[in-house]
Amino acid sequence: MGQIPLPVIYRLSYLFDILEKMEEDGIHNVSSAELGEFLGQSSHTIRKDIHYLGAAGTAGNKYVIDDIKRLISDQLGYRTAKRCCVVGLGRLGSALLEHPFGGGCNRFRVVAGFDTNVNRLETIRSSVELYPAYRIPEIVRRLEIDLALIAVPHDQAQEAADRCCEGGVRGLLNFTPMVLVPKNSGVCVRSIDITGELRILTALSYTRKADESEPYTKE
Amino acid sequence: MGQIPLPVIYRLSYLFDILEKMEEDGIHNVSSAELGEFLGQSSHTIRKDIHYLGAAGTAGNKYVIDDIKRLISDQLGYRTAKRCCVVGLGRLGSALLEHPFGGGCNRFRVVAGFDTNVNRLETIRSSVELYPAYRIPEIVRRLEIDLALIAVPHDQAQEAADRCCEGGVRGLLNFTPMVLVPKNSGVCVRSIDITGELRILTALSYTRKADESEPYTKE
DNA sequence: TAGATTGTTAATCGATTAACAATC
DNA sequence: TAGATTGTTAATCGATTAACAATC
Repeated sequence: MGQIPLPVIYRLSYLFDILEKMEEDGIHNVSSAELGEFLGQSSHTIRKDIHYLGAAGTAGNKYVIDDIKRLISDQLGYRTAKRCCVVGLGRLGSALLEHPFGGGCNRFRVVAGFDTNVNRLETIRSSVELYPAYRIPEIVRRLEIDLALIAVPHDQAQEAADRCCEGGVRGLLNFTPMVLVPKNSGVCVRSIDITGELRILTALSYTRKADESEPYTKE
Repeated sequence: MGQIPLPVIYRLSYLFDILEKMEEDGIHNVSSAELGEFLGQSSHTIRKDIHYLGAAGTAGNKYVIDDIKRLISDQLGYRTAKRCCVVGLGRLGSALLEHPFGGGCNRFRVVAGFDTNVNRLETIRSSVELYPAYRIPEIVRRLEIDLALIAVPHDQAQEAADRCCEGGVRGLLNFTPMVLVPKNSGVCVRSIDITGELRILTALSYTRKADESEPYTKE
C-alpha cells in the first residue's frame, strides 16, 4: 500500500473525531458524501482517504462507522489511550493541565505536570500529580508518558524538550514560538503558535475572501 | 500579479517573524539560502515566495531585511497593530488574556475580555477590561476590535462567534473543536484544535519517522 | 432488477524543485 | 572582471478532482 500521505493523515485523524461523535449519536452508517460535507471536502477525497486504509466499505452500501473507526485506530495508533504531561505551569500550562482533551473519551490523559519553580508546584491546585522539572526523565519513564505538552517560556523550550526525549516520549506538542529539534530521532513535533495564527488570520482577512480561510490541512 | 497562494501566505507570515527577530539582532541583510534554513525550505522556495510580493531584491545582492519586512507588512496587513478580544474566560481564556503575543512588538493587543458569568468577571484579576458577554457587539464596535479569540465551552462557540461578527470583527481564532461558520461573509476563521493536534501527533509518531513530522504549512 | 454507493484508474491542477539567465 | 545571488521560466512531482466500472 505504501505510506499514507500527510494530508490524508490529517483528514483521517479529524475523521476519527467525527465518526466518534456520530457513533455517540447512535448513527451506524455513513456515506462518503455525508462525511465530505463535514470536512468541507468532496466525496471523492473521502473515498480515496479511506481507501488508503485498505478496502473498508462494500460497493453499494454506506460505510459502517465501526469498521472505519477500527481501521483508523489500528493504523494511526489510536487503540490505546495516550499518557501526556505538561511541562511549564504558567497560566497556559496550568490551563492545559485541566483541559478536557477529547471530551469524555479520555483518549488523552494528563498524568503529570512539571515546573522548575518549586513554589509554584505548591501553589497550584490540581488533581494531576506535579513534579519539579529536574525529575522529568525519571517520571516520564516511570509513568510511560507518550506525549509532552511544552508550555515553558520560549528560552527554556529546547531544554524542556530534551529532558522529555531523555525520558522517552514519542511526541512533543510545542506551545512556544521556537522551532524544537528533538534530541533523539523518532520523536515527532507539532507546534501551536498562537501568535503565528493571529498573523495568518490577519493576512487572510487582508488578502482573501472568507470562505477560503480554513482549508483542511491546518496545518 | 494575481492572488498569493495559501502556502505562500503561511510562509511569508512566518518569515516576517524571523525577519523581525533578525533585525532586533542588528542584522540588515540576508540571503534566500539563509532564510531557507530557518524555515526548513529550499532557497528556491524563499525566492519564489518573496517574488510574489513584487520585485524585492536586487540580483547579486542579499535581500535588505527592512525592504522585505515593509513589503510583507504592506501586502499582508501588518502595518497597524491589531486589537483583539478574548471571549470565554475559563482557564484557557484567562491565560490568553495575559498571553505575550509576539513578545515586545505589541503587534496584537488584547483590549477586552468577555464572559457570560458575571461572578467570574469580578473574580479575575487582569489589566484587561472585562465585560459581560451580551455587550460583545457594542464593545467590539466601540473599541474597533479586529480579531476575536473564542475560548468558550464548545456548545457556546457558534453563538459567541455570531456576536463578534455582529460587532464587526475581521477574524476569529477558534480554540474549540467546533467548526465555526462566520455569520457575515468577509470574516476569516482559523482553528487551534489542541486535541486534534494530539491526535495528529499520535498518528505521525505511529506512521512516520521524526524528520517528516512538521512540514511548514501547519496548517 | 434497478438504485445507490464504493473501489480504483485516469485527467487535472497546483505547488515545489530545478535550472539558468540577468545583474549587481 | 569574477563571484555571488536574485529574478523568472521550465520540469517535476504529488495531491485533488473527475469518471466510471464493480457490486451490493
